[in-house]
Amino acid sequence: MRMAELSKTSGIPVATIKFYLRERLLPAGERTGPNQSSYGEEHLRRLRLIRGLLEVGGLSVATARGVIDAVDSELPLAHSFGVAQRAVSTTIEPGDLDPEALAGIDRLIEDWHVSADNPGRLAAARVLETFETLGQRDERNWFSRYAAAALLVAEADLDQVAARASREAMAETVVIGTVLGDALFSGLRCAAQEHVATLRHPVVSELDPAPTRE
Amino acid sequence: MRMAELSKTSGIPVATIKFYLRERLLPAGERTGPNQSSYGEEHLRRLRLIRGLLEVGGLSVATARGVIDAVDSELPLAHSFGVAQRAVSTTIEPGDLDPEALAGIDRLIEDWHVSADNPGRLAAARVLETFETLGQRDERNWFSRYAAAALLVAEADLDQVAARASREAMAETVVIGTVLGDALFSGLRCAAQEHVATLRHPVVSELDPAPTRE
DNA sequence: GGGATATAGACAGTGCGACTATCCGATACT
DNA sequence: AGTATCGGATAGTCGCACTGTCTATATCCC
Repeated sequence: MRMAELSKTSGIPVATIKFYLRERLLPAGERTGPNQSSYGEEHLRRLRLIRGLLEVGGLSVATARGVIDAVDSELPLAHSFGVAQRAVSTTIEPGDLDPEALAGIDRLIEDWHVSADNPGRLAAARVLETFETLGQRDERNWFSRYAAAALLVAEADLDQVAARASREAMAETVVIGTVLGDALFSGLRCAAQEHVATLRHPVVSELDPAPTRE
Repeated sequence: MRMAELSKTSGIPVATIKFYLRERLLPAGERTGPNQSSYGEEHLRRLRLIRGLLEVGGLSVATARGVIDAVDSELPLAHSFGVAQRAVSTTIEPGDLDPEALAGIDRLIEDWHVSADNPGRLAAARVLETFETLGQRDERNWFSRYAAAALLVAEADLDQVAARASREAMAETVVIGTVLGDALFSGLRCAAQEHVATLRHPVVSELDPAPTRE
């Protein structure tokens, strides 16, 4: 497959594909001459992965490169998990974090096995800190109910990964699952909010009629 | 309070505060002269909210303005919910979405009361579409387990909102909860993944020792 | 075999979003 | 009186994700 065809079948402009090549998101094609290359099915797959990470997962190009490298590497699965987790959470220095908030999160997950530098633990502490700064209080175990739901989701994630055959397939699922899982949960939570709100306050749908499905 | 003090106590540079004033994220201070104003506690609160939305929630300035307007408005709570939900999910045209994927999500949440233009429903369909494009399969009900967890979280969210006294307080909690809730869940999910992975493969922590808490 | 089209690679340019810096004339403290 | 600070307008910076242009070959199709 030549560049023009790769561009047409993927729907991505040639200039953008060249940019991805430059940024090492996409491996170079097989050389067929001094200034000619041919691309295969794996480049198409890779392009789809790149677009998924960038558009649906909202990753930056630099982060996506790290994630893709983790899929390609021979390192143990735990490494891919770490990279993927760092990709979806903003890096936080434990230094500029209220120790009180960190302790609050640790109390919440005290019977979990989580290392001190887990990016999610720090991100959660950051949220707790912000939440309290904004004068909000934890009503009816809001935080611990989130933790319980997160546990369910994590079990599902590990099951999903375990179902894959090879280490490479697992690493790919780790990355895709971690990055897309965030977006999936966010969407489903939003739908569930409307559902629960409608159940609790049925009158709302009459005052503010919304188009229904089908 | 004058500008310099507002800047110092909030830790935000004067130029940035002026920028937020220009962008109508922050209301103007009380005029004390033709070119002098004084700011109060509510400006400090508002600045904290702005930083929370931008830094922790990852919103853009334009989106944050919409969210803040929703808090300030007199419109019913459902409106605030809608704005907050649209703020955390990327806008998707139902047109450029695989109808198959949309049908898949609808099957997943068929007993939920969700309107057709719910942004989360569309976002979830987008994820399903991408997921399948990347050659992944739904193993052991990955999707429906996410939906179940989302329902738990949504119930917690509505309880959290219901605990507030006034409509204004509720609207504020809706916005803060929706925006920060996404970040919170993302972090807790990440921590839970490490916990579950450690439980299932205890050997990993010996091969790749990680610092433990405390 | 020769002209139109395509290609790899280098490099400059674009558009946008979130600030950041500079100025100005008008107060406000001391 | 003199220095510092203010609100407001305008312009500039920086990073990021592309996008366009250029050159020297290479391939396709008469």
